[in-house]
Amino acid sequence: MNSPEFAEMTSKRNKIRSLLQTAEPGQRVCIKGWVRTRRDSKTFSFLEINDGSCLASMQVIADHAAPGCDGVTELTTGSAVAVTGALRHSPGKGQKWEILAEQITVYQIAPETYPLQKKRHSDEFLRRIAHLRPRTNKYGAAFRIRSELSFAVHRFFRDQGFIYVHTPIITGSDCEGAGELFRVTALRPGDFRKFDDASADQNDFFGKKAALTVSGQLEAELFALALGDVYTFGPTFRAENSNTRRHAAEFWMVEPEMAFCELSENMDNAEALVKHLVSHALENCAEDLDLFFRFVDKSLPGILETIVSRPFARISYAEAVDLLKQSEKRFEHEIAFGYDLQADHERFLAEQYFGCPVMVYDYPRRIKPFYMRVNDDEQTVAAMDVIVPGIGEIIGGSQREERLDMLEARMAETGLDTSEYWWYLDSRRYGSVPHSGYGLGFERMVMLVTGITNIRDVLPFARTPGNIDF
RNA sequence: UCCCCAGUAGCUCAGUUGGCAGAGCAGGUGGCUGUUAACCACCGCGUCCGUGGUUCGAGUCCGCGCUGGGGAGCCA
Repeated sequence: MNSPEFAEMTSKRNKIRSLLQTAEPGQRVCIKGWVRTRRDSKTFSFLEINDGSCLASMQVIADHAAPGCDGVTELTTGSAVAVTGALRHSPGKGQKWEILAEQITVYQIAPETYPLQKKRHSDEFLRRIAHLRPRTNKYGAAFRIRSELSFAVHRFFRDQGFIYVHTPIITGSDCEGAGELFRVTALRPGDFRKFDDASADQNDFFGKKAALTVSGQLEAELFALALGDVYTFGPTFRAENSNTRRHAAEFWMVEPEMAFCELSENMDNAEALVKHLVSHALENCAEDLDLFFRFVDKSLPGILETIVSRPFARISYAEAVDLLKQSEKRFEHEIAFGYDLQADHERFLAEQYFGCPVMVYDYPRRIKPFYMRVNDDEQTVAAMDVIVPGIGEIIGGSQREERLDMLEARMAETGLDTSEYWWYLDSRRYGSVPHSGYGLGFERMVMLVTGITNIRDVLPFARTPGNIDF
């Protein structure tokens, strides 16, 4: 499309991804990226240039005699270059296309201290150089997939007429049972000597306690009761001292909230979302996913295929308890009605008993938060969790308690001050309707799709207890 | 926060019942080749995580600490 002159003049770069998709031989192109490896022959060198647009690198042939290729043999892994030349079919095995270099421009040579080598590194090592790991095949692929999945989240909801709501990051709702909060304050350390605890809050920026959000749910509910179907998709913060491979202090959560929606439709939507995200990745990230199929988890193709093609198992909490009691498997924690399902219970259901995602619903009211709708049996609430093999809980949701008197009773039961939630309770005073929603842990979703087993490896720069570098 | 495991070269790891510290890869030099985790030859590479102790002698055994990993809890 661009004339050679135009490409030269503007130095416009061609992305390797689009060259590989639409290339025509003979075309003069310009790529800009980072040297992955150099292999020398007697009279010329092979370069592999990666620009991050896709997993594949572009092979470059640099003739040592060509005036524009001076100093090719100085190029090291990690160096940044621009290469202009003719695109042609590669006579070698392993790649369809290559560029016969006419001009190689060096942005910077990477010295030999560059930590990434032409070999496999451990995930633990790469976490310590998280600023460089997106330059590896695996992490480049993971973060391209993460990007595609976020796009797919928006497309899923937009196609169904949901409205995207930006709920606040800083909130004043003190507690809601979703974990420890990160406090937000504008006071300086010295100021705390001037005030006692209560007056410190009054003299702080907002005049009361503030914290980073642990969930946009309550605010999303208010918008659902105005706009119908809404969702949030943003960062979420938990100050829990959790040290596991599936918890982070800062993570992204997708939280749809649907008016005129009961628990079974809520579960339908959750199942459809998970299926849509997996399908989207299979259709749009084939090359990147193949890396994970081959090098990360060989059983991944089967797992993803099962998720897309088979209905999720659905089982009530009471049924799940009976089933676990009857199983011959010995569990680390005992199972009894009234106690929450533990990690090994959930894994047994998803991985061994059903072999597919499981939705467990109608949990005992005593172990669930105040906003979940009390069922007619008075003992359970209309809650649901989606449990997937390998990860455990990926979604938690419920039908919300829309009856004012019951909601107030539940708040009293769980020790909450109703006056703090006057705005939330107003939604049950003025045109309250049945409604439902859930929260999807976005990183856990990326883990599911890629087979990556540690949440720190699907976050660009993970925040976990004691770790805030980068 | 609790339980378990690990920490040795730039990276991945071996190191026997306690006896002078090893390999592969990466890096350097030379050679060869339309190569592709290139190949062949040669070369260098150490606070054995820190600290205290046991011992004639500690990478190895013991205490404490730090860092990393796995599991549990909390949850998404």
